[in-house]
Amino acid sequence: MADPALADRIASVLADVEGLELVGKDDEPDALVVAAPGAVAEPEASIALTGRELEVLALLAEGASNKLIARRLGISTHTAKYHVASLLEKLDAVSRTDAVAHAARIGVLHF
Amino acid sequence: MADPALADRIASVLADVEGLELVGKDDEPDALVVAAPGAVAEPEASIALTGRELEVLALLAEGASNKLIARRLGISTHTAKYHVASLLEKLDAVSRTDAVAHAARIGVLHF
DNA sequence: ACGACGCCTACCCATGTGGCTAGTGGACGA
DNA sequence: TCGTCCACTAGCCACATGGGTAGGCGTCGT
Repeated sequence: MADPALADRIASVLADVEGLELVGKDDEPDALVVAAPGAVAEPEASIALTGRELEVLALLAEGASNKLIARRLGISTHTAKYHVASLLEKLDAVSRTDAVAHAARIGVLHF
Repeated sequence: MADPALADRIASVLADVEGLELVGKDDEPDALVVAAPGAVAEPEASIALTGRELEVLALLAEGASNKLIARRLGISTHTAKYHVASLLEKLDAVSRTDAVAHAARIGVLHF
């Protein structure tokens, strides 16, 4: 059973992403995101990002500032900075721009 | 018809999110994420970047700061900033991170 | 000659970034 | 119970970013 709170968080982060439309369970979607074994692009390196870090990374990829990330996720700017710093460390990046580019290169982010 | 690549991207980003379970079409999900029709990004031929701007963009994609861009291209930091500002305007980006991500989405940058 | 464009330089200033440090609380496995 | 991890919060400070403004020079087309 998925964590409803996390699903809500993912839904709220993705709600404004261009090209995505969230629908209810009873609505007919155009397509589904499904787990296709082997078909999903897998990260090149064994970089383990936590759920929160992925949320922050997705927002970074939209060009969000720490302040905007904090607002979107309902956390303080300090916490947003903390997660950004963690991403820089895990992705071996020197800046948020480098982190986004690097994540795209190794398959953690796709455009 | 949704773009399968977009579905793969979302799936790959969400695949490792703790508490989130990707299910097959026949399974009962708690929530759905779908791609809106006609929203898949396509390379825009309308954006014309000059040679210098492409050089700066490539360096941005490596996470370079304005100072590093200036050093690499043998120009002043003022000029580097000028080109970054031009890129932000042409790519309709709010920051250098957004510019890199947007350029990747529309096919100007490849990772 | 003139205008447009690309490239370049400089300055000011408000805001953002990132490194560093320090801390709390919950969940989980040994 | 304890250690580890995750998520979160807070503050300081040097440096970077980005918007705005102003300007010069070379090239090219009209």
